[in-house]
Amino acid sequence: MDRLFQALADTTRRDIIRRVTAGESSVSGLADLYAMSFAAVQKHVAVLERASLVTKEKRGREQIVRGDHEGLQKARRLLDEYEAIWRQRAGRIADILAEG
Amino acid sequence: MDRLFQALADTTRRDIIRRVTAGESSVSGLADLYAMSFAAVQKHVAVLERASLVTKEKRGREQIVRGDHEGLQKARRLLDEYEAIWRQRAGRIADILAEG
DNA sequence: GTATCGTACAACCAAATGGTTGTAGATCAG
DNA sequence: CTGATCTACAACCATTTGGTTGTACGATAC
Repeated sequence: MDRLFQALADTTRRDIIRRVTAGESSVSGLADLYAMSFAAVQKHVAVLERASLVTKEKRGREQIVRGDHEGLQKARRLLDEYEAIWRQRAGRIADILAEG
Repeated sequence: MDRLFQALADTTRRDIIRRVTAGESSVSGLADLYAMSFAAVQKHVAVLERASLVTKEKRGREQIVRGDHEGLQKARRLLDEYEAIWRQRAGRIADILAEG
């Protein structure tokens, strides 16, 4: 979980997620889009991969990056859980107010 | 957004969120729960506050911490957006397969 | 008033982060 | 074969992070 949210906590990485979720791309293809070195983008992709937010697959001399739906869902599920806790509490408060 | 996900990328902070979402607590009340100094917990709360995930309110000499629903929803909304992009793509692929 | 409690904040430290450059190995094009 | 491309990885650097201790100050209890 730490790795998951840590991976999401960077604008460049969130942008990469958006792109590779919409359509696959090579690492160099991604690197061309940002004002930073290839190695920096490579590191960002590695962070996303460790967090299960993207997958890499070798194709010829390129490495194809794709969005990993599982990782996103995992993050969403935790936030949904917090949401449920909040609603539960809001419900309790509503009950108390209704009683009073 | 960076601050939001960064704030969520720590187990202690996610635990604090869970607790103060379920029911308010003072900073020292929270500090008692973790095997770290008061100052460390204080810093965690500050990070959560900057990310709009909790709010603080002075009450007597205590500082009461509560969950901030807005911040959580903001994070959820972004993940929902990614989800939508993914479904859109999945839909396109389904269409292409249907055509073929 | 005095002591204690809850908080704020500064200074410090080790480790992680986000970036760089440079080197080297595969793979493809001519 | 040679050269260009794509990737991997190490070494390095500045900044941030997550933790510590110590000091100070307002609010409460006695």
